[in-house]
Amino acid sequence: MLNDTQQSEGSLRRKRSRQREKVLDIVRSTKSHPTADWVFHEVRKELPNISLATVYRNLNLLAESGEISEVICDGQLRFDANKEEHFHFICKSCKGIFDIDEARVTPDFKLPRGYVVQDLRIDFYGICPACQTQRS
Amino acid sequence: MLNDTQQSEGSLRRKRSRQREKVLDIVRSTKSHPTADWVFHEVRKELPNISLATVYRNLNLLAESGEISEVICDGQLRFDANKEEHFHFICKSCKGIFDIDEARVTPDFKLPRGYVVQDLRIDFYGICPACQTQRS
DNA sequence: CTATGTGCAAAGTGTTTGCAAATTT
DNA sequence: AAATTTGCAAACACTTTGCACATAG
Repeated sequence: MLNDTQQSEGSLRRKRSRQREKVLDIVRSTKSHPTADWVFHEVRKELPNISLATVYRNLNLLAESGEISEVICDGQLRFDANKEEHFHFICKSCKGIFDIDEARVTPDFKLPRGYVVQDLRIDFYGICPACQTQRS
Repeated sequence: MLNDTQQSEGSLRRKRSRQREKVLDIVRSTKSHPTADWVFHEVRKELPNISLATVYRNLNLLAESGEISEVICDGQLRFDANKEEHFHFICKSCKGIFDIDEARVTPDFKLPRGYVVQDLRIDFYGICPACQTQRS
């Protein structure tokens, strides 16, 4: 997987690139939870030669480093640069994704008027007991 | 999309099929949140001629009718026949999906020992105000 | 008998990868 | 100079579709 000239401990030192910075700018510029393809087209307006592969690579790098996060909606991978802890309301009709501030999620939590909730999904991400044991 | 001989109001009357019943059995037989491909291989043990396309078609039909639900993990579509309201713990290391009973999610909620939570995602699914208005 | 379901193979979608050239440090 | 990043095209994994035949009601 890694060849001899690369550092074996997984952390390549990142170099900056115009492309990656632009990708981040674009994701930050919107609250629309864009797809990779949308980002590609937007970035292309300013960097006409950028390729879709580069956009994917950079979205993945940015997600890995925590600068943006991935959101799955309707089987589609989307990206989100909102660093505040927040939750999502996903409309089954228009497939829109709307942000819900964490601040509103309290014991007397109510969604804004007009949002009709049909399903709730709560996913915890972390390390399970078995993997925890293997690591220590 | 629909031709003249079909009912226009979208609700074809379903016929039962051995294949669909087996697919449902298999999904119900496990708590492992299987992928379509895993289901395919399991069903194949009993119906050696079933095709992957049929498995996909039936998983979609079953999800549509609410008999199973779809879970996305790490960009992979998975299926779940657990009809109890419940949440998921997704291990970032082994990618395992573990069920968390809703009953445990109370004001003094704690995850079982050993689960280390790094991220929390809460997604509400439903109809947004704009779509609500269009419908009424 | 008629509509729905199936198997197969082909097409589609979204994403990743190998490589030589370009860029960053 | 050395290592990372890019653009391109090809590969990939997963899912859907078109069609002729089979099956359920």
